[in-house]
Amino acid sequence: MSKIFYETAAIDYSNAAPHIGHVYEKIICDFLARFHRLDGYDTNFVTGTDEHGEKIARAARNAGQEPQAFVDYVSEQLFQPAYQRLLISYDDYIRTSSERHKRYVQEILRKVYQSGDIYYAEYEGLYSVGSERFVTEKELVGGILPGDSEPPVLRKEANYFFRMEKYRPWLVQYLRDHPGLIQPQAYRNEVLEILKEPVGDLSISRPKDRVPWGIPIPWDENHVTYVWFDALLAYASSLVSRGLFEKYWPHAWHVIGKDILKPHAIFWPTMLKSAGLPIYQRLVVHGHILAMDGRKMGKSLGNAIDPLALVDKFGVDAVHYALLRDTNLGSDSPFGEEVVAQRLNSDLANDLGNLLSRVRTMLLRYCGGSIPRPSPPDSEIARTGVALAQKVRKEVDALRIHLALEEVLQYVRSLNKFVNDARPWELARDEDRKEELEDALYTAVEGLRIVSVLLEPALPTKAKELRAALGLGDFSIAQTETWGLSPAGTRVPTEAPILFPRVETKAAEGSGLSPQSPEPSPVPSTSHQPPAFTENGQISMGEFSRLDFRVAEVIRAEKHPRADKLLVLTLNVGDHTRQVVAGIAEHYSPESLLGKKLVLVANLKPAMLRGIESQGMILAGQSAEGRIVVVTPEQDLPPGAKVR
RNA sequence: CGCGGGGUGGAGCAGUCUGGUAGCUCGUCGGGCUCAUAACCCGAAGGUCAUAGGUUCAAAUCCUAUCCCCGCAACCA
Repeated sequence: MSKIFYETAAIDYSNAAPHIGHVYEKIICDFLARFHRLDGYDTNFVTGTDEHGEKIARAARNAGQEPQAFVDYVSEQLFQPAYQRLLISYDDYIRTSSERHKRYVQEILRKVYQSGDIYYAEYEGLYSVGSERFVTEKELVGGILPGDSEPPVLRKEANYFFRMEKYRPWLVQYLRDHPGLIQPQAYRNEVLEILKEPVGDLSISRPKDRVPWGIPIPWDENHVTYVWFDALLAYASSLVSRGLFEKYWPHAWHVIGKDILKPHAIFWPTMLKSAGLPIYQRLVVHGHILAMDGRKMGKSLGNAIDPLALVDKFGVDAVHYALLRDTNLGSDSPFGEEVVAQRLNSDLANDLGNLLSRVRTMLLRYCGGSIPRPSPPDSEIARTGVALAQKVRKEVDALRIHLALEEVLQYVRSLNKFVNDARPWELARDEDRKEELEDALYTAVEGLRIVSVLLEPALPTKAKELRAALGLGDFSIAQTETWGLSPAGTRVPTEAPILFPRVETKAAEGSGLSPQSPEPSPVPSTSHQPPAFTENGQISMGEFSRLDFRVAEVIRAEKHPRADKLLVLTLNVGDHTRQVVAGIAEHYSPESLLGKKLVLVANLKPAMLRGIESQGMILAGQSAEGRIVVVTPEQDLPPGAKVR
């Protein structure tokens, strides 16, 4: 059996700074990479940034920069420093705007072109000028794309297409023959479901005059490569450019978020097939990180957490551990500061760190500061210890990382119990029981050695520190399967810092809605925020004054004909009337609003909501019970009066 | 009938594929220990496993229907 492991994390779309979702995935990959390295696999782990495409070109324009300068900044100043800080142990960082990548993409394009799987065709479709993309009939509401102010126009565009549909039957069969290809199973089922319908051919180019930022199609100067075709190939180009393709590619695992399942499960295998390359071994699909209330996390929702601030506060090991222990790989999982603090205190400080402290103290006090000769390997605790690696391997292979860690922690708890039951402090008082004492302490040391190795993939710095505090060096996972490898006579350092200091948790009072700790913790890392994204949460008076709030009287209110939650309000704003669509139908009957004075955001860009234009927004708040309550003036104000 | 995920003691979750005494962590209460980071160990309270039917000797687990929640899409202006 060849012990080779190649793993990729999704390459990140570099139009903004990394968030907890990016970090989560890299930490999963880092765990798997470290685990395999420790288990004797020749391992290569790759990630990088996806730097082409319309959105990036637009983000660059908004930041007033050239695309290349912009992606250089994002990749070199934001992503890579963040991942280095987080100790993500990648072996290569591949950027899609690099020469080595471009060369490979063009090579594959030629290959696929020559095999006849790429054709040129004119495409006619509805194009939204506002959103700068083609839209489908289905997306339109009342003949217009929601969010746009004008209807889309009919537009012709010539593109290159990849014959993806041709490979659909093959792919279905391949998935049937390789049931473990996509994991967890739920995602495999989803893909098979999608493949029951035609998937069509994949447009793989964009005209250069519309999207100039991309890899040129080698035989046609006027087109650039579509981002997905470009990006997916990074998984291979990283290896090819380093001359490692033959060695590692047959063992490839891709780790991705569920949001990009389709490109990886459908586009990518068909592309590989057409190019005559083997398909990856495994596609590992993880869920998303949610806010503590189970809702989606997002900058706009104001509940996003900054991964680097977490590292500043709790340390890199606690962040890795908590993110791995408290999430279930395939499904979405809530996560937040409380989770890290909780895990740090209970698992790492109380159970593991404290065990180390008590064992160290006893070694120094009762055993003259060195590790005694090995204890018998046939005790219950020894047998469980050497069997642990196999259990952990099994869970890791099934991608149940949280259970793998729990398995080890169970053992840590049993070690604490073992120490309690053996009572070395009592044995130490009786000279005749010295052997018993030494056996007990050696057993605890061996237990800690085993645990430290098995937790090392999740504790990139502390696992080594733990062993160092006992005078021990490094061990492989295989070496945890033999009892007695802690060398007798090893000197135990007399001084060692507390491995995991406990942190104060903001009182467990009531719900998790406790306010932020008053001292905003230094967070030196916030300097990683680029000037282009200045978002300290505050706006200037000038920005505020751009908002136009007005008192508006409801002169007509009716239900939206095609929506349950929406009311269509006609408002008197003094010199004119406005039509506003408001999502309050579940809380207000149309009649109850008649004659009410509300506060209107008067200069909001109009939007189409379910086919009716909304020319503004009314202010409302949410009660503790979740009721939406509109804001009204405390005393009468004339319609049209400015509010500020 | 848009697609998908989920409803298990106060909280968060495992168990569901491969039916067989309902488990873990945190929290609460009581006890033990003193080697230890007010930590560790033991014990207790607390669950009609969303609901209703069905299959079975046996259902949290399989089948059917229903309700509720969440994500995507959206009726977020």
